[in-house]
Amino acid sequence: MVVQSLKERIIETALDLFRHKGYHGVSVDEIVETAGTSKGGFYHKFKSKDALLYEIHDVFISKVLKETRKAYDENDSPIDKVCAMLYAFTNVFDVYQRHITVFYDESAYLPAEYKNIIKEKRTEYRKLIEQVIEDGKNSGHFRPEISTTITTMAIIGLVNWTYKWYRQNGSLTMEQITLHFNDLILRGIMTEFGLQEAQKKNYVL
Amino acid sequence: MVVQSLKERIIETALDLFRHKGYHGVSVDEIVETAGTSKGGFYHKFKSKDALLYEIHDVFISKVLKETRKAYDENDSPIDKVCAMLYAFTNVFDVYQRHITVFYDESAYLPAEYKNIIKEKRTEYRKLIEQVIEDGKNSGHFRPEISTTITTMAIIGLVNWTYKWYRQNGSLTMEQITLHFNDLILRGIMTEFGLQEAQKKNYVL
DNA sequence: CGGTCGGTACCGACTAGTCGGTTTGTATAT
DNA sequence: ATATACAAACCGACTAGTCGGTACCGACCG
Repeated sequence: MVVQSLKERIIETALDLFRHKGYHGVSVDEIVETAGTSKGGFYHKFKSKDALLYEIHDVFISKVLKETRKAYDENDSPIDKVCAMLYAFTNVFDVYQRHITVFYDESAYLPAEYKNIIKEKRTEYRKLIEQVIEDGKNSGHFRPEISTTITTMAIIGLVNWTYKWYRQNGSLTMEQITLHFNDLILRGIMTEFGLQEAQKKNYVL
Repeated sequence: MVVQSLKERIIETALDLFRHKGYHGVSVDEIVETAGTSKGGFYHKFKSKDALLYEIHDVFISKVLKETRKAYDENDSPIDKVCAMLYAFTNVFDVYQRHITVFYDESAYLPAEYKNIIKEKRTEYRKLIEQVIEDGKNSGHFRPEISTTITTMAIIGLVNWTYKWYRQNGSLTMEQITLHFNDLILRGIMTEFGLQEAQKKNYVL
């Protein structure tokens, strides 16, 4: 049995509620009632409702960033890096799906002060992807004629969009999905030389 | 000079406001004030604030659906179809970027009655993409081992995500972006046979 | 032609209710 | 005694929606 602090209980409750009804579709009263606490308890733990929203954002992006950076650092070949980074994301995703939904759908409602912090982390994440594309072009694994910017956004979009349709008890596992994503992206950007390495390593279907 | 009805003016105003502040970040009072009308005027044209949100959703998805269906019907080879469908979307996108932002970020707030109508159209759109993937597998243009479902969602995600980062006055044109998307997707899913046709038609970079 | 009738388009003060946040109170632990 | 951790009642601000009214326009009539 997991010992759950009030703060964790509030966040868990809020995640479930936000995901289905949206941030503004859920009142603080509803959160505290569902979480089995009170207004006092809530405001004892959080400065405001916005602060709770921020916390949800931050815990997610920080985790993604950490895992992605690790995937980048711990691999040498750009091909290994790309695959590891994709796996890093989808692994986090499996646990944080509720967070990401709130993260992408409700970020317009974050007050500027919070938004800036989140924005920096998102930028850092994007730069990691851009870096690996550049690495791959330099090493001859990826085709030099592709645009780093567009390709980066394509990858991010492809992966992130999963939150709109993936269901944990659906018929597709995250493993299968990631395998396909790897295949699609690698084939889309690799040179002939890169493809040979990817095939050797079974990164493509 | 375009003659603009009150209804159009309200929608235009709401789009700008919603996009930056989110649906719940904007009150009806703010909409009517910005649009230069009144509460009465607003409720004369719209049954409710939700009805306005629905209208924005519907005008966008209906247009996308129409153009995509046309692209599917007017082309024969699956490769032509895929490219035409991508272009159809990105073309609509250029004009409807504000709509799509509201469409994807605020759909949780649509009342069920409206949501169902929208959902059906989205499903129809998805099925068109799935169909063209199946067509391509049958004709030998696309690799049979790829999952139709995952590939479809990958394409939709990749394309839709553009609304998060594309800026009309940015340095990348929609034309360039679409070209890259075509290249990435086609290379990702085509057989050797398909690749030859795509190269002949200059669909790949 | 002027008048008036009816309907549509629009206005803006008003209301009932909801929401985020505060204040006050209380039990426990140190 | 004092701090912590929560509870419950409460408040002011704000919001979506209403409703009685007005301005205008085309149709019909005398």
